[in-house]
Amino acid sequence: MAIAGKETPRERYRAQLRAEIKQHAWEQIAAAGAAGLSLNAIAKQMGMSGPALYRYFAGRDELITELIRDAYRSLADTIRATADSGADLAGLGHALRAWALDDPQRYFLIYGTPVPGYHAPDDITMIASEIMDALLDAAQPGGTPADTPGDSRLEAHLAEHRGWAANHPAPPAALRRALLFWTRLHGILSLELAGQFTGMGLDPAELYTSELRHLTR
Amino acid sequence: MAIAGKETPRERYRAQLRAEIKQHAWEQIAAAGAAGLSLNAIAKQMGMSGPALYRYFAGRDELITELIRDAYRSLADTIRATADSGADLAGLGHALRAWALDDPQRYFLIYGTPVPGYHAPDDITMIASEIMDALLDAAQPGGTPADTPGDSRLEAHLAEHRGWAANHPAPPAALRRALLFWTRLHGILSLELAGQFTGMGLDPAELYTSELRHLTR
DNA sequence: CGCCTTCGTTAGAAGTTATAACTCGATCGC
DNA sequence: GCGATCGAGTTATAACTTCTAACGAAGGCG
Repeated sequence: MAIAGKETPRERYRAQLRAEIKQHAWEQIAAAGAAGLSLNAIAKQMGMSGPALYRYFAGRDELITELIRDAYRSLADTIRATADSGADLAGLGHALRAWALDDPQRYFLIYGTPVPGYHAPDDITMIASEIMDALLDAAQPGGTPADTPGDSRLEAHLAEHRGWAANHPAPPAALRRALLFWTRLHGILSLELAGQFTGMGLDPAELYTSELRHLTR
Repeated sequence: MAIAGKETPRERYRAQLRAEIKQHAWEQIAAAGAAGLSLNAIAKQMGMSGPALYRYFAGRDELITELIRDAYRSLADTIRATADSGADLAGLGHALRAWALDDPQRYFLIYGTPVPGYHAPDDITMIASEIMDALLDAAQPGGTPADTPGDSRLEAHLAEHRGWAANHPAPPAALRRALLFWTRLHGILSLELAGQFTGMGLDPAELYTSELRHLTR
């Protein structure tokens, strides 16, 4: 992005085709999930035949990893942009839900069922901690002190096990808030996106905002 | 189960072989996830070749559906047995976590990333509501009334949208407790099983029991 | 004892990922 | 401008997968 225009036409074409491949991949994933993604089908859709895609991605796994990276990047940018626009933790919560509902399978690419063997590359875990940082920033103000014995016990644990927030000056109360923000909202969101609430007759948004109110009270 | 012994030896053999197939399937799923399950590989492991398995399952989808059914059945039995042994909501929470840690992929078969097209058969949703019933039973006693305006608003919503608990006499406060039990614990559990906490240096069990204390306070 | 159901086999179609070898066109250096 | 080189896309092929079809062989049942 910094020094543009220095790219050869070949690199332009290559980048453009890579993007086009990923575009088709996202459509397939939205339709049939990540397990139903087929390189062959993408190639057919693009009018070229099979192995041509291997010029652009080493294989199916690399394509999926790239999509996971993009998903993380998109979430991190969304969270960061929302935070920079002055939103509080509640604002982040609503932004998270909107982002998830916008493309459920993209959410599941990040937080869904993992493949036992798979380990994300380091740069992806960097983005993940970037997200956590933004959460910790937003969890700072209005730091509600522990209001139950259970809360303070958790805060004590977090005060001693804060490796994940080592570079962040947030106090234990903020650590606890950020963590609960993550786990509680993910709990509702993942069940909602998986359709576990359908047929129950309740409104997930009501549950979600209730938890959000509780967290930012 | 009721009138046993009336089965022909063929039916016995058939049931035994079906069970053996499922056993190998579980091992494969534990090793490579549901996406990595291969009928062919199972057949090879059992010393028979390929299409023989189609005598016992109509196809890969039916086998997976059967495994999902068994997973639900196992969870429902575990929850019900724990509840019948006099455990309270906290006891159910610990039983749930133990059950999930015992076989993470089995947990993900129920609560993991859904395949967009898939709809569970009715008998499976019956088991799901059986689980919810046990939760509602346990959420009954010690029904903490709403202690924040947000809580009471959620309870008001649940009082009017209680289709999922239509056959259960639990008051709105119990509905809320059971629901939060489900979503909050699932949030932590699914992130833990997915390995999202690894490298963070915190103990998921601490977080889990903290939420559990909070729910049963 | 004979029939008949059911099991397990091999053969094959249609799909997938992925590699190898090759052609052709564009780009780059001279 | 011209030749050499690099890279895109092709087809062919191997090794998988699910799943159907047709066949042989073994068992249980009347």
